[in-house]
Amino acid sequence: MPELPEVETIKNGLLYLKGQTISQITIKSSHCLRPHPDRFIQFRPRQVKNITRRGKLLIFVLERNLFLIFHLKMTGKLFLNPPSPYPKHTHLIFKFAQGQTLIFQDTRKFGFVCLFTSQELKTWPFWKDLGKDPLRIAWEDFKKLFTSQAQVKSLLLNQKILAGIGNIYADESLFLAGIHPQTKANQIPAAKLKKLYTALQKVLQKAIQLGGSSFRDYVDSLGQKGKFQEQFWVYGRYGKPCLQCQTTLEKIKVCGRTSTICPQCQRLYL
DNA sequence: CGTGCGGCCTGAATGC
DNA sequence: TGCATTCAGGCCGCAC
Repeated sequence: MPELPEVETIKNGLLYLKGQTISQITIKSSHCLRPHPDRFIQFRPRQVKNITRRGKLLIFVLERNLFLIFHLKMTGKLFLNPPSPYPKHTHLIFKFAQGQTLIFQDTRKFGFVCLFTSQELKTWPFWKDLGKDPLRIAWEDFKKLFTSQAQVKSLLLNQKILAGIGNIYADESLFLAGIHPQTKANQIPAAKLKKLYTALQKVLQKAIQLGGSSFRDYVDSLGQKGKFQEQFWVYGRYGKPCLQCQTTLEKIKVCGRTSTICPQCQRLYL
């Protein structure tokens, strides 16, 4: 469930590991390791030069041309200095020379961890094809993305088009823009599209300010819950009244995912 | 090529 | 109470 704001929050919480040295990696289970577990077994100490985010990816830039990359998918978590015993489904333990411990834990095992050189990174399809960051894209470039007949929600969730948006922020931004998720992308009037652009930025910025959304079980690297779930207009609120017009919010399936919409506030363009 | 859908995985919630 | 089923959704791979 960690989307852009959650990964950004995790990154910010880990930033002080910058400059520290990963001295040892302990593997509890190797299914999540890319390109191969050997890479992790043979790991030798390296300093962390920087910690960044791209879409939903969390990236540790290590010295001597190595990138440690996490994708948390649904239930992946990073915990800094967790109390012992470590939680069930802890897969990796990173020991730092300065005494810190970072663990990677993932109940559903969807997440993965990579050790890539810059050359490998460049050819990794997921990296190579990753779309623009919705917080850094200009309006002129944003509107050019909406030229297909795809349902607007599937377009927002497509990481090759925009990187970092998941179900929560797609539903929230579409509600704020007054657009039905099944609207065809190329049928959205320009003014509405501008509204979507603004809504996305607003929603993501606000969520980052509030430390992300803890709707199910998201917590940051220090085990802190986010607060943005208290600001949800629609996500997970089906059956409850719309906060703008009191109409009962509906749950529908769009591109295989649950979407919560206000049938009154969100207009469908076909 | 673009789109839609099943599979991956576990645990919580729901149904009977 | 207890067992079975459904659901959560990011991304890949396959079918159409």
